[in-house]
Amino acid sequence: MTTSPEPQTSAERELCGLVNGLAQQIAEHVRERAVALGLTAAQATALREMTGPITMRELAERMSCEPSNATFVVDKLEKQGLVERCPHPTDRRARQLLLTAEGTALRDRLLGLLAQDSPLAGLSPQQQRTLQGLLEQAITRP
Amino acid sequence: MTTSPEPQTSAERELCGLVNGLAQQIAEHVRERAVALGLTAAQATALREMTGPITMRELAERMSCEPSNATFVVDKLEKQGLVERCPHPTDRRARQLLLTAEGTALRDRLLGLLAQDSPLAGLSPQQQRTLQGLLEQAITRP
DNA sequence: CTAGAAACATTCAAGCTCTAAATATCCGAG
DNA sequence: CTCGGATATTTAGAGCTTGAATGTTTCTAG
Repeated sequence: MTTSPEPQTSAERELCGLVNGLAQQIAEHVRERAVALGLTAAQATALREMTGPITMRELAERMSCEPSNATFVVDKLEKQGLVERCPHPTDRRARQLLLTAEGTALRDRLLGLLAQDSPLAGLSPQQQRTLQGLLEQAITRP
Repeated sequence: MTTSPEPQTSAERELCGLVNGLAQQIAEHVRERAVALGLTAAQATALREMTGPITMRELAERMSCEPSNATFVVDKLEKQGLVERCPHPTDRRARQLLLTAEGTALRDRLLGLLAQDSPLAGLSPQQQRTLQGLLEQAITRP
């Protein structure tokens, strides 16, 4: 028998709703700044995660999506001349993604925008640490 | 000048990632139980929120989506004979959604499944309360 | 060395979600 | 009462995401 005698408290359901709400708020924060740069939210997320040479699979993992979706998004970025798909130096199956000069410049502008008005600004640094601990514990459940 | 002298700490970015990760875990929890009943995740969410007679707009709000999306999802539920779109008793613009007998039965089964193995089971009731407070504060930012 | 399993990337079909616009109805000011 | 703004729903179009199937390359057991 676990700690909870009753099957599902409505409090837990409400909590799920709050997590979803905050996640949507974070997504909205990205979207607003993306459109200001002529990007979609997905494109901006990809750009944000491209800290250096990276493969499609790595990008998909950082974006928390399927590789096929990364293909779709990188297609768009490539058409805009922001990213280049180069052959991987050691693995001929893989591609190495590189930012163009424009891509690097746009990414810098994006990071600047994303840094403004964080969706978590309502929490103190101490509260943010507490939240981080709770989320990590919830995600790695037995 | 706000409380945060530096623009965007990487800790804040990581925290956003954790919120997203938990939200995805919650969504996955719903999806697994939905497919076990022959539903999609969106259909299951709609069914879950139909606690009684409800309008399209109310349903959309509870699902945290646009009304046009609720139309799409309810179309599917209606075709499966789970929901009926009835005229609203007092507002002829609106529809009143009602569960059929099958819809009610399936909803009961769904709630039973959703109650098992909550994605938040890794947190104690005390921690859940703490998390709830933090999330509420983060969502209602000035 | 070689055959089979595994990994990387892409394509395609299907489903979800959003925006913008159209339609129907309600409600309040005059 | 009537006009005009607001609200409820739907439709059409587009973008995003996923899962299955495919081609290529790498790895590994024998």
